[in-house]
Amino acid sequence: MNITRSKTAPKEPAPRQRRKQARPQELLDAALALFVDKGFAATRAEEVAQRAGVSKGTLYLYYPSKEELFKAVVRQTLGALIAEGIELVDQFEGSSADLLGCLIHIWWERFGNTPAAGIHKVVVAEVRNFPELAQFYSDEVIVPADRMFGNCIQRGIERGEFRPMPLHEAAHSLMAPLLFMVLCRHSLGCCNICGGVEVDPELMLKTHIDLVLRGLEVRPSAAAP
Amino acid sequence: MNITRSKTAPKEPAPRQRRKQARPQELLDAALALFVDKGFAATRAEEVAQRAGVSKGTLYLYYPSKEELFKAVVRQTLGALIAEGIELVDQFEGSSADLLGCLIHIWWERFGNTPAAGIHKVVVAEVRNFPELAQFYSDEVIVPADRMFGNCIQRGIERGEFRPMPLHEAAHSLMAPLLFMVLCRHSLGCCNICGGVEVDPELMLKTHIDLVLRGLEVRPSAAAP
Amino acid sequence: MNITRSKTAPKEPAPRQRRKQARPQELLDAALALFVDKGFAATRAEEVAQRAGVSKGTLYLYYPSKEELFKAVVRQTLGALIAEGIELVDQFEGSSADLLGCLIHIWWERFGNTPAAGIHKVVVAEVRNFPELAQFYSDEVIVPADRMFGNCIQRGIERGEFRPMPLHEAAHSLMAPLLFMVLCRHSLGCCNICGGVEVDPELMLKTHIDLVLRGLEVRPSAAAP
Amino acid sequence: MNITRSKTAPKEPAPRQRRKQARPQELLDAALALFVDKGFAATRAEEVAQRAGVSKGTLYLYYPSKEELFKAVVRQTLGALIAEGIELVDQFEGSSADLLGCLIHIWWERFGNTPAAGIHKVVVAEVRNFPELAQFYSDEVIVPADRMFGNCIQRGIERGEFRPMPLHEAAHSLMAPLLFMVLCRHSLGCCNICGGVEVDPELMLKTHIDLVLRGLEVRPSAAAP
DNA sequence: CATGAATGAGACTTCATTCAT
DNA sequence: TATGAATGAAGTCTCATTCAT
Repeated sequence: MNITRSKTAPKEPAPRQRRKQARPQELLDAALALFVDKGFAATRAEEVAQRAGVSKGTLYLYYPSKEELFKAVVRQTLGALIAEGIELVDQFEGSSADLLGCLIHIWWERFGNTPAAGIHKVVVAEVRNFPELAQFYSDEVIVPADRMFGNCIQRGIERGEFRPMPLHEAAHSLMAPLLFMVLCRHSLGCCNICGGVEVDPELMLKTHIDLVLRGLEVRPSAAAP
Repeated sequence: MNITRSKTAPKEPAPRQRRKQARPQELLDAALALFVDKGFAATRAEEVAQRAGVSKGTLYLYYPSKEELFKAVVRQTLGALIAEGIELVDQFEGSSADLLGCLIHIWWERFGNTPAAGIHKVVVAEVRNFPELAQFYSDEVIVPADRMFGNCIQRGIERGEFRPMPLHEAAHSLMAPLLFMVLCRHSLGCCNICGGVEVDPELMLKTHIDLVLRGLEVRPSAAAP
Repeated sequence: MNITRSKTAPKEPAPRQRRKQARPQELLDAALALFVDKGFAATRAEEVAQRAGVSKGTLYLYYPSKEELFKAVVRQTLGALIAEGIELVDQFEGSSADLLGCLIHIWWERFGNTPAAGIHKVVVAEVRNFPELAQFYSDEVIVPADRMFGNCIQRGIERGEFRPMPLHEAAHSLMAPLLFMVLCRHSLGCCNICGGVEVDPELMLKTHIDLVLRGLEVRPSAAAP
Repeated sequence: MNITRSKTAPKEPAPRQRRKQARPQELLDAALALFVDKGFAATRAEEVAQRAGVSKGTLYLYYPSKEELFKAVVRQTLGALIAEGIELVDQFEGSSADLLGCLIHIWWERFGNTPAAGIHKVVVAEVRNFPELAQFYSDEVIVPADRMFGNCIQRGIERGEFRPMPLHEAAHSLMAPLLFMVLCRHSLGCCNICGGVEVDPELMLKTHIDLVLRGLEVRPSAAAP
């Protein structure tokens, strides 16, 4: 009897506990929305707190500064995605073309087509005024993402699926148009500019993948008569 | 006679006079550089004044607020360019394809390849926080530019050079890639991302024009046997 | 029997019990150390709790405010010492000179040469910003200590050992140099200032007592022929 | 007539100008009073501004931070005094004993007996929480003052007026009691403690100088019968 | 016209204290 | 009892804008 009796059952956390566990996520969500909406500098810490339903002080209980809050948002949205991608590249069994297609579709579904993509706009726009964030973003996002796509292409080359080419450059040819599109989609100004013509992202994605894969693949070249 | 006139020569203004006349331009130049570098919100009025070599008060003598200063910069860089373009469209005598190519080259030389292009980045990034500027930019830049390119295409259609198509959409297909490129070039983050692969803008421009013109032109359409 | 009693043993308190009883002392120790180190205002309540190994809330369970905590520290260090001194004065059987020497040695060993002495520095430095603490310190420390030394001197006078003199003034002549020294020892700045010359406190104490006792004693006055 | 007419007489500054010139001093005066009264940390920037009759922003126009304001106060009160003292030592023509007496009297009249002396209390009390100020005070006050008094003693030794002794230690024996007294006088707590007995500073000063000079002088040693 | 001193609203961040669990 | 999450007042510092000279 004694044995089974655990003094204070820790299974179902009390409401307060549950609240506490949810806080970081709630704050990150609020921060993401506001950063994307107004930019980094123009987002007030108190606003983030209010949107998350807590007081100013509580925000600082979880994140020691606005910069750290931003970093946390980046880590959660971009960092996690990249980590997942890297694992996918390492473990993937199929063809490299499939791997690339898979990567990009994940990217699109989990980032590109998500409010989180607005983060990129913020970085592009404000990073000059916050050198520490610039360094962070480079270290945490740009370099790893570059490496991830580079690895994917390298895999294709090593397996004889892709023809040899510089990894870094190929990776950027791959991502730049996608980032452009995302930048455009998350900028109000650009939305106005692009007006009614609004590229269909899904179609654009498909086309781009096709295009890139064709560029990468080892061609039988000229074929037979 | 000439001699006595020298006192208040209206032709060659005295140094002081020349200085005074140059003020607005000096202020606009300083403002453009700083807005592009740091963004709208992060640019301090005093900094603009210093860079132009005047005192803070003097800046407000010429422009009643930071927003008005920004508008003036936009008007001078984008507005003037568009006005010129409109006149060109109205007066052009050659083929519509030539007109379009001419327009875009002017755009590139006088704006796209100029620090002024950074203005677009600023607008994209911050316009949400300054609704009045958003409206202004739309009225003063987006709509007229849209109309200008639309008119150019319409001219081609009316003259039977281009095949019929929706003007608005065609205009955006024309400009969006160029704006993307410019956005990229003026964003430090994007420069990092694009790394060594750096698109050659001149080549991109040429290719794009070819592409668009081919899309616009009235094709004999495979046709007969 | 013994075994079953272990549950709520009243004699030897269970670890938990012992812990609870020790709490106030642990908190006071932590508070003393931090108050001396950083001053009253700059010491954070949470830090005190952490140093005592409890949570912030627990601190407030024992002391309703930071001021009350400070008072408790003062009472325990200075108040207890003075109470002891008063009892000593009341019960002492030997000569008044011995009593005075005894008092000062106790003061030195139990307070002056102890981190607790830093409290005095804190009071001197910050008491102006906390009038309630000023009143408290005066009531609880200054006045009783003054009375204690005064009583000691009065005893000497009444017994014919010391010559008549104003009690209050004598008491202060007695203590001021000691407090000066202690103030100096517990101030980092002063330590720098006094540099290599560092008074030897024990020697200083001895000398001072000699000096004061000589000043107090009834002298045969120039001697007779 | 024309000759005497200087277009904008720059002799008597306009009220605004006069105001501007006086500002730094007014701010330093206000800051000195408040720092001495409440300590460094407890003094609010806005309070200093108010006492000087200006707004919060104006204070920051003259001093970029509270720490810099404090440094400026120290420089003006202590730094200036030390600079003067050094010059006095260099130029003095009389005996070294006179020089020493002169130095100390200046010190007393211009610092010790002035509200400025409270600065020392503040440093002693709070310097631990502001390491940068600690370094500054050491560099700007303690070391130079030490050197100044050391030079004075060295001068006496070189001229055969004082007997040889370690300069640093002698300097501190000289100053420590004076600083103690000043510390005491500027601490409310200490004033309470010292109660009615209040050392007469002038007398104390005189006695101390006599004492030190006696200690320094070359003695004919016991003399002859 | 030109200056630059002055203002004050507002942003980030800290911390003593409370209170639901 | 004990915890530690939550609060909000308060403090430092910035900067667009005004205005006396």
